[in-house]
Amino acid sequence: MQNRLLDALAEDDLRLIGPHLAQIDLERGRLLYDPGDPIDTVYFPHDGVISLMTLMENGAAIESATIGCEGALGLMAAVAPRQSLSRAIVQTPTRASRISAERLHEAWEKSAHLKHLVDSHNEALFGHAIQSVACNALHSVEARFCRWLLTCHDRISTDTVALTQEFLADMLGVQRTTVTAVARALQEKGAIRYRRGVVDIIDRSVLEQLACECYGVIRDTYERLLPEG
Amino acid sequence: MQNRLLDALAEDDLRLIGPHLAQIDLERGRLLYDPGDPIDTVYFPHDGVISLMTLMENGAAIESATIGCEGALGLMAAVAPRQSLSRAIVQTPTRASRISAERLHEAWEKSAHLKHLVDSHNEALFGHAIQSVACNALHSVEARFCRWLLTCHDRISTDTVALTQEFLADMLGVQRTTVTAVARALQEKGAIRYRRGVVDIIDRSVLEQLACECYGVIRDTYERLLPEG
DNA sequence: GCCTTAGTGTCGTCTACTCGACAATCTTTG
DNA sequence: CAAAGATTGTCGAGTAGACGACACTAAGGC
Repeated sequence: MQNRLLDALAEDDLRLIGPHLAQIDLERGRLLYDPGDPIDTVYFPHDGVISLMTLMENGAAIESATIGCEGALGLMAAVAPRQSLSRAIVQTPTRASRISAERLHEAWEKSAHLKHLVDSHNEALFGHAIQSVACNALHSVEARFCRWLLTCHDRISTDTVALTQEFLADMLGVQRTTVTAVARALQEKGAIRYRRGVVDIIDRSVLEQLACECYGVIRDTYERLLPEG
Repeated sequence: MQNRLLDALAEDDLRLIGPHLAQIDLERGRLLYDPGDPIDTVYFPHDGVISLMTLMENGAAIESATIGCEGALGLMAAVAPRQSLSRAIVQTPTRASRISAERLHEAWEKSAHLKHLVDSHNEALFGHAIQSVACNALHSVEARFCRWLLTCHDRISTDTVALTQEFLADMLGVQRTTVTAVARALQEKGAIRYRRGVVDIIDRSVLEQLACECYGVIRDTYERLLPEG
């Protein structure tokens, strides 16, 4: 698996940023940014999921978007120095390329192609967000749970996701007991298997049936806006 | 009232786009864009509110963000040709300046200041969206109702908003009967007065107390990212 | 004046989810 | 091995909001 933005770069562009890219392994749970943090590093995940979470005053943290191999974390900072708007946390163990925001900005100034990529990505991410706005207002926890699993599955190379129900409850902004009930229902339907802290995806097609349309809408937005589906 | 983005332009920039700006009055309910429409015109509201609505397969349309004098509709198209991701509909009678996306793009290419403005605005709009994601998952209809009214009130020059409960129910993604109940509660608390198709804002401070934190968070994001609070 | 229609009020049923509490089970550590 | 901690299962009461049905009322057209 590779990062689709990096893959789309022409040779010229790669020469610009390649030397400044470093491979890194990010462990699950690692905190990359909190709201207000200056974005000094941009991450291009190859395999794994990074969650953008909105923090509330009462300490609640709910996921507002995800970043995987289709995108990058902190890409807005390629254009100009930026502070993070949300918490960015590593959801599953992630291999990524990282680059300093400054170096990326320098390359961005020189490459029209890179500018276009950054722009398309930001647009797709915005599309992701507004679909989630609607989804969270209208759809059941089960549908959103399935959407979340599918989105995650698309961005990792295994059928196994390590996460606790407690954590997933935070992601979805619901009670843990609700997650427990939904997880059991999905297990009975043969979609997943739940072990302590681990979800195994058994049958994607069941998940796709139970997920809301938002899964497809968001995926299609990325396909349309980003190169080489 | 003036559009804050246009106000922030230096003389040089105004010379670039000024000749191509046209004043326009947009009547309530007017449909400006649907998903997939090419964005050929950019609107800078002076007084009034434009809603971005996400459409669902079943016909539901829920608001994902609002545009007023602090921003512009279709501004992503200043960078490169774009299709609308959502429906854009005129919420309250709106005076606006409009410009063709092409002309704006030409100016954008020449003005670093304009580029920066576009960029900041898109960032703030993204912040608006991700806060709404969280809000819709976590907060009560009453709190969201109040947030909506306050956001709207900030963007118009009167204390009167013309809208039906039916329409507001769509905005918030809830049943009309729920809106009726909440509206009555707010009226009893002295925050608003509800006449047939019209909301009068009586006491902002009550609304502010009942609204969720998201109102302030979103407003502050715009203040921080856009010039001259 | 009347009729039509859009907008609102109200009521009852139903469901999904909240919220708190506690037991059961697995995992790690000393 | 025992103890401590983390994770999950379960139960029950409570509530916000969905949903459908219908009556009522203001406003505009004729």
